[in-house]
Parts: sequence; C-alpha cells; structure tokens
Amino acid sequence: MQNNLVIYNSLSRKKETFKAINYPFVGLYVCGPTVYSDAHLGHARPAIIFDVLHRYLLHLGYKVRYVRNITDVGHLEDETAGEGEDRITKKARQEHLEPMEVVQKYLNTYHRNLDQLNTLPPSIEPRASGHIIEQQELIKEILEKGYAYEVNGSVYFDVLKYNEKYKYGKLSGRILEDLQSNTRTLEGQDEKKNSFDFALWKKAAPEHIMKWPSPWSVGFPGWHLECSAMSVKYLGDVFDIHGGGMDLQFPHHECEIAQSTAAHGKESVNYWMHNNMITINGQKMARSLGNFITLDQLFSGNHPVLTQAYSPMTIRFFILQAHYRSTVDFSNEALQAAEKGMQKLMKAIETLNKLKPSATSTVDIDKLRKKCYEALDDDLNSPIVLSHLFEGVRIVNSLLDGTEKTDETGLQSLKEFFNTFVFEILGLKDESSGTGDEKLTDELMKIIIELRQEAKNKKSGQHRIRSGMI
RNA sequence: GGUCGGUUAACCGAGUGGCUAGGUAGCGGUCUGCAAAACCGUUUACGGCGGUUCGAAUCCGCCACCGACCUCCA
Repeated sequence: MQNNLVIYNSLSRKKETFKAINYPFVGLYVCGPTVYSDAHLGHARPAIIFDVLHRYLLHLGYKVRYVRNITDVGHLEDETAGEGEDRITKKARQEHLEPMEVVQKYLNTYHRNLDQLNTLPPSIEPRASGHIIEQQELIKEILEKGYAYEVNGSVYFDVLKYNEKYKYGKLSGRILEDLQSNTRTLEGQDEKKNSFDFALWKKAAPEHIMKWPSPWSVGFPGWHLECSAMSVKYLGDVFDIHGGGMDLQFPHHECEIAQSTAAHGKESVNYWMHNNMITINGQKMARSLGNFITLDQLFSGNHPVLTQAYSPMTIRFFILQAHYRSTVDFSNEALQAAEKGMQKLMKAIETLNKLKPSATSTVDIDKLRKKCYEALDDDLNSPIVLSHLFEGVRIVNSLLDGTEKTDETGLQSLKEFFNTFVFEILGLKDESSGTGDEKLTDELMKIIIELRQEAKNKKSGQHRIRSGMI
C-alpha cells in the first residue's frame, strides 16, 4: 500500500510511518466508555478523532475492523474504602434499576449521541460482560506462565515478576522503583504482594450484584483485562492500532501491555495513539470531577455554563479545530467561533453548487488537495486540513465575486475536493436544512407572506397580519 | 515528591531555524435607499533570562506559571 500516513506512537514517543501488518486489513481497537451515566464532551473527543482515523483509513483503501468496547462490568469504584461498591451497581441502587438496565440506558444515549456527531459505527462493539469466559481463559494463561498469583479467591498480576523478564512501565515512562516509592498506601490491599500489582479477578463481596462463577471465586474480572481479552479475540495476537484517552495510558494501557505480553510472550499492539483531554477552565473535564457537560446538554443548551445550544456539528468542528494530542479548553466563546466558522464553510459549499464555469481557470485545486493529504498524513493534523479548506472557501467566494475564474473541470474538482475532505474524511455534514434558525425563519416568513396575500385577496384579517409583520 | 506535557496576538488554535496557518472578534472597504447579512482587505504574537547560530517563537540551559498522570476517568 502506497501511503505516507505518519502516526505518533505513544510507545516510542515518535512519529512513525504507518505500515499495516496484513494489508489491506487494519485492526483498530479503541477504549470505549463505562456506561453508567450520560456521555459528555470528553467522550466526544476520542469518538470523533478515531472516527476521522477510521474514515481516513477507509478513504486510503484499507479494510478496517474497528473494535470499540463497552465496559459494562462493575469495577471497584473506591478501593480506599475497603468495601468498594462498583459504579454500575451504585447507579443501579440509586435509580432502582437492574445493573443491566443502567448499562442499556446509558449505552442507548451514548449511541444516539455518537450518531448525532456523525461517527461511523464500529465494526464490533464487544461488551465486557459478554466475554467473561475469554477473560477467565486469559487469567489461566497468565497464571500458567507464572505472572499471577491467587489470594483468597482473587487473582493478582505479579508486576515484579513480570518486570524481571519484560519491562513494566514502558508506555507511560514509569520506572518500577519510582512507583514503589511513590504509590500511595491504599487500604484494603493487604492481599497484594506489592501495591502496584493489579487485580485480574476479584472475589465479590456478598452484596455485590454483578458477579460470575470462576475457578477462583464468585467474582468479577479486573478492569484492565477486558481490553486485552477482547482485542486479541477480534483482532488477533498482534494488531495495528490501539487508541484511547491519554488518561488511560497509565495504568490501564500499561496493564494491558503487561497482561498480553505475559500471556502471549509478545506485545500485541504496533501503534498506540492517545488523544488529549478536554478542559474546562483549565481543568480536565471528567465525570469523577463533576465538572462535565453532557452531550445532550450541549445540544440543548440546558446547562448553567452554556449561553446557548451547540449543534453536534459545531462540537465536531470545534474538536477538529484542535490537534488531537493537544488539550482543548472549553468555552462559550470558542464554541461560538467554531459555530460561525463551520457555517461559513457550509455556506461556501452551498455557493459552489450555484457557480457557473468560465472559459479559463486561475485556481489550482490539485495543490490544495495535496496539502490536505499532507496534513492528514502528518499525524491527522485536522486543524491544518481545516485551514486549507478555508483557502478553498476563499476561492469559492472569489469565484462568486469574479476575482477568480475556473472552468467546468475546475468546478468539478473543487466540488470533489470539499466532498472528500469535509464530508467523507472529516465527517462533517450540513445541518442547515434541518435546524438552521435562518432557514426556518425564511420558510415561516414565506408562509406568512402567502397567508397575507391570501387574506388580502379575501379582504379579511389582513390588517392583523400586516401590523404583526411590521 | 516522581514522571510527562504546555505557555503563540482580544479569544480559540496550528506551525517551521530565515518565506502571511486558519477560525472568531475588531478595524477599513465593496454591495445595499439605510441597516443587517454576505464578500474583500487588514492591525495587535510567540512566558522571562541567558546560550548556540549569519539568523530562533522554532534548538539548548536555567527560572516562573499552568496542566496531566502517579486512584476511577475519554
């Protein structure tokens, strides 16, 4: 495959040329959400970023198997409390629902929101609860290889033992000695040999609702395990790309690497990609911090910090305006700027469809197209792609003004240019026909004018309509 | 405390050792009976102090500030 796609690999901390293991197939695994409350702005980012990657790979001609998991198995919320209650169980108790009802409810919202954001669905969306057996099998493998130990019905990963042969901490740049001296002393960890060991299987307390039988105890799998088990099941021992939020780099992804390596004797991921966080007032937006804005709130404007509603495409545009490895700070101003920018882009595309060709051409679309590919190839630099698209906008408007000219071929390639990058790859769509206030007003005005004309003809009620209009 | 990252004009946000990113706002203009909209053009930059270099916002060092991770998190 001839392509020049370069991806920043978190593992090597370098940009690397992307080479698929088994052309034309690409295996892409992205960590999805734990479904226990409404999806928020932070969830939109990886969904959109990896959607663009997905779309771009498809555009380049790859056959992509895109796997994005759903964490629907309760994991301990607060180990410091000793008697940890997992988040889904807690929510179920609060809302008087079955745990699986909680899961379904928020999974539905998540799907609806991502659909509104115009993301393509993943090829497979495996749930942790549906892969308990696979996870148990993986635990057995790790136990057999000697990198785990059982205590009181729970199974823990032996990090120190693993570190003798492999290197623990390579993804996040952590050194085991530092971890040893710096990890806070948490209560309820007496079972572990070392504080940095992590659970593969956890024996459930009697009141714990989500639990499954296993050779060790009635319990539930450790959080990091599902991704190791499911990625390998659907993408093979070694696959191309694993993505997720930067906050998952440690410990989640580090533990995944350790588990897979311990079980299979080799690493399973070629390229690790991590998107940065969305911040609000300079702080990370997260459910656990309580400073998040849900996507439904953004779309409806129903939140104290929002001065207006923002459409799904405004959110998408806003996120694409920043590079995925940078933090992006939320503000009404920034969202409004994104909204106007996107409208300008869409308007130009509308204008383009009305343009008439000239005999000669003064514009060079090929050059622009090439620049867009270069930007995408350079670690998915969507802000640069957008800047080139706005150069295209300038051209369209100049054509309308008559300061630039182009022939039929040029017009056609300009249309293809926008179609490819705006709609196909960046995944934006024109919302104006459905929700635009201006269009709605225009339509309503037309009806009122017609009514007035009608009333005028019948000589009835015209004064009311006229005075109302003025 | 440890590890890592950031500090770019009014706001958001790219970027390269020398050549205008882009969007929004502002300003000037075109158009319009006026205005709005639209369009065209355009002013404010690279946290501080040193160093390398013919030349640094871009490389190096120190300092300041901010953030992320180290505990669940997208």
